[in-house]
Amino acid sequence: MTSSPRRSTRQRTIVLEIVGRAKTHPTAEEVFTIARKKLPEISLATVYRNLHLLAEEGKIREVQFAGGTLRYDGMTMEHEHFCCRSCGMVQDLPASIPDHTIAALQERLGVTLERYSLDYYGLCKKCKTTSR
Amino acid sequence: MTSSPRRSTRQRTIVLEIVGRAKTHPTAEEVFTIARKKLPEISLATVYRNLHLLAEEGKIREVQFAGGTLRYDGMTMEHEHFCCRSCGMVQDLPASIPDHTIAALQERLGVTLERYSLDYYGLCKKCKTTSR
DNA sequence: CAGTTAATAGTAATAATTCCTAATAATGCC
DNA sequence: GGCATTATTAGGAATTATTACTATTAACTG
Repeated sequence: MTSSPRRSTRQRTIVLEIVGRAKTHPTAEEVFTIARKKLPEISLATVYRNLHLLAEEGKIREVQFAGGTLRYDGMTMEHEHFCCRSCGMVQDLPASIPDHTIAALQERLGVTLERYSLDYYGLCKKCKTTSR
Repeated sequence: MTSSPRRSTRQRTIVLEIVGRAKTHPTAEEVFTIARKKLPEISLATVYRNLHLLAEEGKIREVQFAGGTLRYDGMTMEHEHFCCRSCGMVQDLPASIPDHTIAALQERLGVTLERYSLDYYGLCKKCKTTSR
């Protein structure tokens, strides 16, 4: 069975653009709201479908913090996150786990490691004085 | 406002027991099914409520893999996970990030770090020959 | 430019979780 | 032990997040 070619639609382009440009890590709903401004007739289901497709193609990433709803990240390079448990602010951090550490773990477990997800939780600069 | 004392109920005890004993990382629904065997009248909402309470008290942990539904982990010590993307098998791994690394990061970001969540994804021993 | 069919809009359906309310039962006090 | 207080529960309704469905539209191919 030959796979049918993927078409390039305005909807798909806009969804990718929005996630790529976003500094936050938007939810599907948030992407939808922004998309509507450019393409008022776009539907929520289309946004969901394209977010999945784009994630599958590796053009964006799915992320999720502390049991919240799924979010999308335009930064496709391997990286990590810090997430404030009080205000929800999320900061991107560079990847920190060395290749050789991953290789060693892979060896030790007898598995194939493809990616990892590392999220730090705590209080951000602002919240650490306010909250407790 | 003084906080009212927490009561010890059969429902709460059973939920904690189930998660504590589980080798898998069960969902609320799975905990509910098991709990019904011991306490047929327990309700799903009660299971959800107690899972949250217990997680808040640090007696169990909430975990979530690759956008799946929330799961619960009886292992309360800091630890990490390997998750097979094919069969879904999850393996606990010891914590690997040194305290001084966390301290340094905390310093660098100017935040308070309280915990982290590190999950590796890939193919387990069995699936790496079968899947692709 | 016409045919093929991937993709879409809009909405219904499902899944996961939370909310609500009257009834129950754990705790503290006598 | 008996009683009052009120945290907790059962059960179901409501909500939220996501997916499925279907007729229609619009990319692509030749």
